[in-house]
Amino acid sequence: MAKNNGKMVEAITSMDEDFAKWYTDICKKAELVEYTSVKGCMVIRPYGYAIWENIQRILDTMFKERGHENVCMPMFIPESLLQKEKDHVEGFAPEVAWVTHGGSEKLEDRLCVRPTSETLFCEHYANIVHSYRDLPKLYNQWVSVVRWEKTTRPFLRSREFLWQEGHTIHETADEAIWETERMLDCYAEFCEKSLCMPVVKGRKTDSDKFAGAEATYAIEALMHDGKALQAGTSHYFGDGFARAFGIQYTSRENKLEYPHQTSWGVTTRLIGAIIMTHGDDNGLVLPPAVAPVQVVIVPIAQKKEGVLDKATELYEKLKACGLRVKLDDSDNSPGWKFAEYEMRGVPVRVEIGPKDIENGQCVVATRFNGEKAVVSLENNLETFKDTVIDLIENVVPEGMFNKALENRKNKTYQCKTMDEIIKALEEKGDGFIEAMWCGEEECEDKVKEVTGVGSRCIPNEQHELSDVCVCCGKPAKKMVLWGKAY
RNA sequence: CGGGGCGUAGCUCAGUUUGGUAGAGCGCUUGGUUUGGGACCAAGAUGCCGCAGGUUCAAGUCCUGUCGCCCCGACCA
Repeated sequence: MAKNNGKMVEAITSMDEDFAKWYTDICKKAELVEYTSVKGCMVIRPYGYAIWENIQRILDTMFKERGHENVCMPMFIPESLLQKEKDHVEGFAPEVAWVTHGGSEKLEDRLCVRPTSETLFCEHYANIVHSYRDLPKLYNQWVSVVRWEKTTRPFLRSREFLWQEGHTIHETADEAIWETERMLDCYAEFCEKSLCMPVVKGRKTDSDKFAGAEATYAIEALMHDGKALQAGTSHYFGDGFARAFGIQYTSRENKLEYPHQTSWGVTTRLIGAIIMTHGDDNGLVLPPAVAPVQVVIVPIAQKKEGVLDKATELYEKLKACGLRVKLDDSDNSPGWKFAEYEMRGVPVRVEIGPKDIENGQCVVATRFNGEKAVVSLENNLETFKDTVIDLIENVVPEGMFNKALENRKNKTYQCKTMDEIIKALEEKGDGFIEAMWCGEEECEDKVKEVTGVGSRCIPNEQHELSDVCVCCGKPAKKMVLWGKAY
């Protein structure tokens, strides 16, 4: 007996009903993660990890094109080392995990499990940087870090998470600032091209910058529910860390100088961003560039003669082009397979059955918009191959990006007064607010207190909405992007 | 760290009010019939009822404690 009157997926909570539950449903049902007995520590399952591996591969290539080298630092930081930079330790101390014993021996200097590795890189740079000839160093590492969060959610906020952290050190401030901006651009390009996720590049306000940084830049994305998510950060440190850790080099003018540093990172949170940017009530929708399976082939009536042979032919054709293809010849019904791969976000599905074979065609369905098209199998499968490649490389990425951009546009509101902010949020729901700001922390706090939205960043791309601060009415310095954040 | 919810089969949950043989649906295994949107029949397997004490002839159920998870806030990638 059919139990689901036309409803394709019975198991997922709908987005409108409960977005948070929809999110965790997808994480579990698409087999991205599983919880463990340690709060905030997730098993990233093969399908979820494969997404991360694709993110890693693409980003790592981009880093290497820009001259970065990978290294690996220890996971432990002695307390004495962590203490060296005042702002840094104050920022991170509340959320570090401590190792206090080695076996049964109590440690003299307890060790923190790295929440981030600035201190380790600084200690190392102090050892290896002596001359301007040693600069720059463009280092990166792919590791996990630990932050003892109170509230945890898969991918968005876990106690241990995977990330990359780039740490660079340069002769001049200009060079370091250039590096900071270049890496922010690198992240934005990756998010927009590979993840099909539009982002706003901007600078964090002073109250929101990284502990120990002179300036923090970020890319901000808007999720489907109208909440903002910081998708990546890039920090300029000036010579503050160098001074705290005693890193000095002899310059071209034979003078002792402090070098200038940067750090930048993205995390497995990006997987959360993908889910909440593109997902729908049928499940995950994956950008082709990072989808573990880009095309799934579903044979219909597969026991009938010739069906599996033809399906295998299609599989081999696509495989030979370097696509990540899966042929599902399991005993599950076609309907089950359709729903399953939609849940898992596979960008393109190919259906092939006896009727198709008779007509020399197949059906190609596109996940993000649900469209189905009949495609010819004539011409030695060339037309078919070209159609699928065009979908994976062009049609789907562009379509997904535009859909996400459209959603962001519909949820971005320009406001001149606090009342307008409150009204916009009430009438249209959560989203980005663009509003002018005088630069005072007092006003920033008040906007958050009164309207509920905090400053996300000061966008690089500015437009003048008004010449006075949305809060105090004094002359405005910058347009700020505000929002409720994850 | 505040507020709320929940711990019983792999999953979703019933059973707790009023103590008395451990349950359902889904999933899983085997065999068969099916296959264009989560198929059907038959036969199976699966439980420290979160954990520790206590009350009782008897505890999934009552009492005390404890641990964990989820959601909403404050903080963070």
